[in-house]
Amino acid sequence: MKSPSQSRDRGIPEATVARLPLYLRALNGMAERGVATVSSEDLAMAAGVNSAKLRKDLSHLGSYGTRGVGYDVEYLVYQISRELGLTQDWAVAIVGVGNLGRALANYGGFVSRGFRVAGLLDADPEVVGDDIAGLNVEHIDVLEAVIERRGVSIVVLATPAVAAQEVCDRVVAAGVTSILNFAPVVLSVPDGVDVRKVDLSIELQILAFHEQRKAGGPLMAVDSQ
Amino acid sequence: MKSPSQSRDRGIPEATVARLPLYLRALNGMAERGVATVSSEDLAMAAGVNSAKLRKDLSHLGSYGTRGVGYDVEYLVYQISRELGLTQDWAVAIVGVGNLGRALANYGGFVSRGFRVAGLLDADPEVVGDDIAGLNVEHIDVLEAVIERRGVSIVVLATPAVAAQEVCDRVVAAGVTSILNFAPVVLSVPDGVDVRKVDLSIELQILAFHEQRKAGGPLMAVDSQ
DNA sequence: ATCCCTTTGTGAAGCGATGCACAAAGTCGG
DNA sequence: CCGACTTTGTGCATCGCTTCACAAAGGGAT
Repeated sequence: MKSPSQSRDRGIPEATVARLPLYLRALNGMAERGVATVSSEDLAMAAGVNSAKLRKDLSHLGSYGTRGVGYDVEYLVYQISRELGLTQDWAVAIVGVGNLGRALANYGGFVSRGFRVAGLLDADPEVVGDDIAGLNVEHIDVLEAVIERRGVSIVVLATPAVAAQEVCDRVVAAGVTSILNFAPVVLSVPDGVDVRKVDLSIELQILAFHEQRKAGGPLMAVDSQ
Repeated sequence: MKSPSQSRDRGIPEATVARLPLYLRALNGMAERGVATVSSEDLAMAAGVNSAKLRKDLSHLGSYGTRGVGYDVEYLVYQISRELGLTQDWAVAIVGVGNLGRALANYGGFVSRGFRVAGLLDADPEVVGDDIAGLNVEHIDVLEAVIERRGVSIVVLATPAVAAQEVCDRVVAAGVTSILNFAPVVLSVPDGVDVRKVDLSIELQILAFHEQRKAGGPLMAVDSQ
């Protein structure tokens, strides 16, 4: 069944979605520098991808370019923002205010993209009550209340590994369906809940693998392409 | 051309490499709990992947399982560790000691996996001299000396976006070929240098995209599978 | 020693993403 | 108004990863 008036295909490939933020970042930089129009070639360069891929990605959103000219920077920023849902304001709660939680609370990249830190929670009475990034750290006991009253729809888990699943369960029970997990555990969640995970040590391990290869693997195959 | 004695294929798929740390984490947990043997089914469950995928991944390393029984946990931990290069000790330097750099320096997941933080560097005279995680923060001026004298082979960039490319260039000139970049910029590096990037706000944006879809896209297609 | 049961390792099909290459569509100068 | 030039949008071939499904391999019971 095709959508009649809304001809834009609603099924955007996951790989494309993952790159849209990249394009958005590059476009924002250009907008700040006063660039009005950009070609797929230049934008691809700035985002670190191949220009054919960029064009195909953008074509999934619609036909927003002008042949012979390129893309209007401001317009494209708006279209990508809208597609990603960044034109609305998202309330985010961060659970676990250790070193990482603190860093995240202070991270400017969130606020500048429509994400508002609406709550900081921790179980440790030692940190509850502290002021971080202009917010008061609350006790994990009020987790559900914070989520409901402040309309939190995305939760960031920065707790120790052992606490993550329990907090996750409570958060899901409170109706949250989007979770960003920094704890090094595999969370089990019901269908319909999205979990994205970031594991800092995994990235290092992948680097170590390639570094070992370069440094003198059995066949000494230095990255040559 | 097949390798004659070394039957193990040296070209491990990138997707497989990215999952090996996941298996390793699950296996370490099992080893701690005293589990001696594990089936592909159970390990896959613990790592959050499909069992066929797990078996294919492991088959790229060699034939380390026993049919009818499963995999020996200790032995598999060793094999994966060796493949990832974690049996050796890696010296890591962290450049940029803001909130994030601090969190990384204190992150236990590094040390426990063969990564040793061998240097903390920053340009801000205010933080130079501070002691963080048992290390003294040094001035960025001595970057090259630190890298050379302490055998640093992996550098973590946690600087502001504007400083990242310059630091990157210096680090590459000093001979480093593996970089983990937290700054929200596309780094340009010569061939043979590996860069992996982690952008915290990108993950949130991807979540926002899916959340928007769930909450009431044009066709109201709630994730139903 | 043989049979049955479990679980691995892998051939092959399926699926989605990538990249090439070009026709279509638009701009701009004359 | 036309023709040359630029750049988009996309059909198509290709590639790599995923998943299925099953033969081969081993363990344990009798």
